[in-house]
Amino acid sequence: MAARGLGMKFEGYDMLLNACIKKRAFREGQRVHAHMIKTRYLPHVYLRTRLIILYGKCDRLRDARNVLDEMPEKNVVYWTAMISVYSQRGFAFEALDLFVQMLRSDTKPNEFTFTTVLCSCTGTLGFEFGRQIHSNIIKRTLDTHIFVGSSLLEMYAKAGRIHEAREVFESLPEKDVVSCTAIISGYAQLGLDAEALELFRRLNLEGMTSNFVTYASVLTALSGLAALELGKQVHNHVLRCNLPFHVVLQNSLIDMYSKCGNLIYSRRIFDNMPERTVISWNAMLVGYSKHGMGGEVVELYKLMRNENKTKPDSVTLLAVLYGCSHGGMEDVGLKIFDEMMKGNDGVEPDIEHYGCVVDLLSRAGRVEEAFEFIKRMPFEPTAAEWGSLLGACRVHSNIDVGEFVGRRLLEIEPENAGNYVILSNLYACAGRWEDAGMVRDLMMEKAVKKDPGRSWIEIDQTLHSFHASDRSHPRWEEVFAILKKLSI
DNA sequence: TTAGGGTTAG
Repeated sequence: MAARGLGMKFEGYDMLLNACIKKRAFREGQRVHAHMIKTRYLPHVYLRTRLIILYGKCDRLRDARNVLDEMPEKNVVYWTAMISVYSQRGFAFEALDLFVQMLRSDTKPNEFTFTTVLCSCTGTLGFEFGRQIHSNIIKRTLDTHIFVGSSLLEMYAKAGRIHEAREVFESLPEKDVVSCTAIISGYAQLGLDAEALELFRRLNLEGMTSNFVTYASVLTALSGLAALELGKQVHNHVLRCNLPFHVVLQNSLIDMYSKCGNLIYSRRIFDNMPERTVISWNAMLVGYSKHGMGGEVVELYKLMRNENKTKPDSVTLLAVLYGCSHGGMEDVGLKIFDEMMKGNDGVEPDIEHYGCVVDLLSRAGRVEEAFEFIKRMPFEPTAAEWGSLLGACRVHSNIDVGEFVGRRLLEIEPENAGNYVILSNLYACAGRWEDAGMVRDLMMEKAVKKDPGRSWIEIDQTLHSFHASDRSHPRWEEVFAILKKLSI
């Protein structure tokens, strides 16, 4: 469309650039650009924008920026295209910085610019900046624009300000599938699963249309509640809708079944997928790991490596190491970590991987080795690593290491009641009653309280929540009988 | 010509 009436050369360049954008073909795109320069062709504004988009899609941010910088006069479309490139590639600071430069150049942002720039308003500073942008948006009466509004509510939700997100959502005069999904997902991502489902129910009654993204978000909320029956209903509904294959939705189903404890269903979905992403593999590996199925984890990881179609990432290795640790396969886990250190997996170990190794050694009762490993780590150990070791010291009654680790933990996180309890129990185990009492006194002094652990169960599509020794629920006897049957 | 929602871990 844009090519009409602008000459053959324009049409040719337009066609070539669009093909390069589609295929993310950097080299070919660069050759098209070079041809324009060699033949002294002055590209139309449209083609310059396409060049920015092309370089952005090919991850060549410097080249994209050069196209922008070389323009003698920049209009709002150029600026927005470049801000969008930064934003989509995760360069939030650069996106906001360019937005400021745009304002300084007296170019007025439009609804496209606001929609784009709000995606980069993350983190404390980004959020503060986003709030100022919100004021500006209100002044320009763009806050009820469906695209701008969706980006605004997402910014608030990502900052944990769900009430403000909801206000923006409710104030939208018209809601579409994206804005509805954004608010449902906002609740789900903050762990407000019941609220997410309630809103989904309400919006459905009001005639909302759902698509595969909506169902993926709803499944996230159901996973958080471990609501298997409702999850099955959503799955059946999705099947009845005959939606085309979407890897994201299938990944959500794998995760939902795994979090609800049904690994057989998860694996069935995984096996039947015509294509998988690294997240599909990770969801399945995490499922096995969390259920202590070390053998399945290692077997699936081998399959992934043998297939050689999907590269493992940091989460893959975390899941594998975690699975080995919880599945009693410490030697295999240590070997895999060793391969990581040699660079054979293409993933550089970070502190969380080191933490898994501490956990591997701790759970295997190799307390002294775990202690030495922590001391040699190239990272400053956090409460997570010390915490794994303290638990192991308690289980394996290692008072010497445990005392050091426990004291260290009380310094790092004095508000964590669990550490006081474990240290006190450790002293008690060793017959050091005075020290055990002292730790309990310290707990009282600091007003630290241990919350009772909670568990929940789904009966007839209703979730019932309990804490230890809780008999206040009207149906507790029924639940108790079920738990007894399940040996929980 | 530039725009919004999604899946794994923590």
